[in-house]
Amino acid sequence: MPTTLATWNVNSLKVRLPHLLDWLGAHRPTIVCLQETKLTDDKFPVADLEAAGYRSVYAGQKTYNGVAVLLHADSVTAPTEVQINLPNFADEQKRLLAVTVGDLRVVCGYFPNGQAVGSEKYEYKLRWLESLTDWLRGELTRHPKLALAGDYNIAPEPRDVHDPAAWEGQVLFSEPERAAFRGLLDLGLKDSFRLFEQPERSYTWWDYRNLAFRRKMGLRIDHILVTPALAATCTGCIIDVEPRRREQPSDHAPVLATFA
DNA sequence: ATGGCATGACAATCATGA
Repeated sequence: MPTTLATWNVNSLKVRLPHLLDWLGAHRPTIVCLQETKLTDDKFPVADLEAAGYRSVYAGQKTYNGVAVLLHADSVTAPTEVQINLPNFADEQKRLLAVTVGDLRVVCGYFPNGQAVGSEKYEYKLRWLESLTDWLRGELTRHPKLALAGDYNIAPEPRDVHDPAAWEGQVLFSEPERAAFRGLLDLGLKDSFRLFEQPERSYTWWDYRNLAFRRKMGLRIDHILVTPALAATCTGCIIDVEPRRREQPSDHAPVLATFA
């Protein structure tokens, strides 16, 4: 039975719940990492997701951020070792949720946006990335099969940006951010999307403005990084742009990786 | 052209996103 791991920044789970339920029904992914749920825990749609066959683990807050991991109840055992936020980075913002499912460690992250290079939020982003990298070093010693899935808010390479010359040095595509991404690869993690031949202009986010999606003006900022032991069993990784075509879409598309 | 669009909190605009 193959395992499918997906990540999707839904930009408000309240608004996007119908899209999510349709998408879960169509793809039946085993594990789904969600970002920007923008819901306090008392508002999380546990019952709707349970009716769809999914167990929910979630860590949210009012208005901003919020992460969740959905587990297909028939496919995987109950999660253990639930970790909310980085233990080495004090933070009011709910941006990280890690769970262990069988021998798989799943880390769901909503990385800081950074707003603008040089801003306070940019410095916060870089510090958050440094803490994430430090914390992962320890996690990796205990979990040979680990996936780091989420909205990284980093386009790692020029081919991940529709106009790399215009974006060079801007937030999401500045050298310090790309260096932090390489720091994650230096831990031994592999970008599951790049394990396979992919179409030109593959992106996961498009601005709501200026018909950016239709004009293919996007960035690939949502990723699923995996350890070598997981990469060895990875049979595919795709970006599903279909939900982005719908009415009232999230500005992000889901990414799905499949494992034998 | 620092706009454009979307979401949430809040009750007219404003913070934030990427």
